[in-house]
Amino acid sequence: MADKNVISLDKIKVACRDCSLSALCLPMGLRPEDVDRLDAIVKRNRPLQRGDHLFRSGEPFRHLFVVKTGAVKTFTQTNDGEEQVVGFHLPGEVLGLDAIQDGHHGCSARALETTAICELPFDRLEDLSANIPSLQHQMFRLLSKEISHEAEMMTLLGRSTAEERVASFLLSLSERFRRRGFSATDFFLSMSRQEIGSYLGLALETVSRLFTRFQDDKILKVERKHVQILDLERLSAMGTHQQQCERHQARPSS
Amino acid sequence: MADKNVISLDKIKVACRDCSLSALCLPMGLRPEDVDRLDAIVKRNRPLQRGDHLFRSGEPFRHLFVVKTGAVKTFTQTNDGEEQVVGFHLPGEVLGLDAIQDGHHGCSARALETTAICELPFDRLEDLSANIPSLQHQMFRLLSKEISHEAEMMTLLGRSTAEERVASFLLSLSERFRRRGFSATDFFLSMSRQEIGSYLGLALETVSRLFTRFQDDKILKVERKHVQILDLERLSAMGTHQQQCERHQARPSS
DNA sequence: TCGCCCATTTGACCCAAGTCAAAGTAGCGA
DNA sequence: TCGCTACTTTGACTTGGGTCAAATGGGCGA
Repeated sequence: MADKNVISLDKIKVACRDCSLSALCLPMGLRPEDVDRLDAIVKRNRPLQRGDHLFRSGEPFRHLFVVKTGAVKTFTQTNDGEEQVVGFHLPGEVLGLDAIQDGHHGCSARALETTAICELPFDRLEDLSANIPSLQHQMFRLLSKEISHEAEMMTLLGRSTAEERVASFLLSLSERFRRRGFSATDFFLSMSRQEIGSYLGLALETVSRLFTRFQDDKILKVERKHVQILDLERLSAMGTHQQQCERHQARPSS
Repeated sequence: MADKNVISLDKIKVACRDCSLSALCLPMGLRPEDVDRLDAIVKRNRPLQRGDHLFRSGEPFRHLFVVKTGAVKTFTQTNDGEEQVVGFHLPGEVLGLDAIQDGHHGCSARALETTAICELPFDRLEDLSANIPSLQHQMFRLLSKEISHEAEMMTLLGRSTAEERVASFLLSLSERFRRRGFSATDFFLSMSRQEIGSYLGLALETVSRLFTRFQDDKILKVERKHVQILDLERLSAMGTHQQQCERHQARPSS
């Protein structure tokens, strides 16, 4: 246990140049010497425990945060006081981008499990960005990517059935795990049914029922937090919106 | 008619420093000499007519676009081939931000009415941005603002009733018109019920029914595209999610 | 190790909003 | 000016998924 902790802390303090995430993270596409200049402004604190806040809605914005290991959820309050989950963040993903706008965090962030974070003072990142064109470009791309995501979410939340939402959610996780070197078909959900439901605009019972149904249909094996995707192809077909139910077999042109 | 065109063209060719939108637009917060440097890269073409495409999904990304007069919708295709509206854009609002990510437009944009556009070559904007810290900052803020919007849309689409969605939509338009010097309570909708429904994740019939209901309740006066807000306060109360229906009057603590 | 608490599952019921259908109406082009 | 087309409104009916309720089961702290 203590042993494990030491290894873990070692891993946390690793510099950007030696970090396995660098291909997914801010340093992506930077020259090694520029990575080191970026690394020089990164702060690495002790890991967060499950439930710890990384920041709270309304707090002044000073840093961007990057998940190094673990997972974080971001959320706001709905007008009736309920929690609305707006994102789940895996290693290499950047948090706080929405706060640049007016200097205050517009949502809160909490660790879903033990989580290591890299912290970047935004004012110094801006300076660096003005001096390293490829970093500025990377920042723009990063922000733009987040904006692209909005259109996807609007289609998902506005037009899709519960089935499609849950399928898309699992596919998104699967793909993100894969890109991080984890299994795409066997993983643990660090968030509750409630949180998944909130994120997808569904009741937690609906999420639960769909997990059960996907399991009955031999698409998934679900055991509490542990998910195995048994039939990635059929799951993809559902995520990609299988409007025509009769279109299982290709039909002669008619 | 020809007369009007001349005036209109005059207005279109106005430089940033003389443009009434500069307080809402990219030049916001820039020093006058920097506004002129920005102005130097802006292209201003002839106006779009209703239905004209500004860009199409999949096209290579070269420019950001700013609405100068008129209105534009952005949209994608859902998997079943339907149009999904992802935004309505009024004067001073920037389009194309989602395309920075991978160099291709992820959505299409079409004029909802006669529309004048300012066009900014993105590569030159990046160069300028690296040399004008306040412009870089403004760009980050702009992108960040768009990201903040995502959380709002997720709450609206995931958790709100049809009534709340339509109320919020009208309030958003009202506020944006007000900030542009137009009436906040008397305006024309340049988009159809269909397009509003698509944007809000509702059937067009539902939008129509709610307009009728709001009119019956003396909150609105709607005549086709012409909307007058008669009771902004009650509309705001609906947009802000009036969970407790009984809570009209303050009740004794019970 | 035991017992409590909370997450999850499952069932029964209901309603907001979708779908389908049809009538009304404005605007535009010939 | 007429008539076509596209948009909008309104009504009737259906249904996906929400809500409420209760049972089940893990995990964790004492």
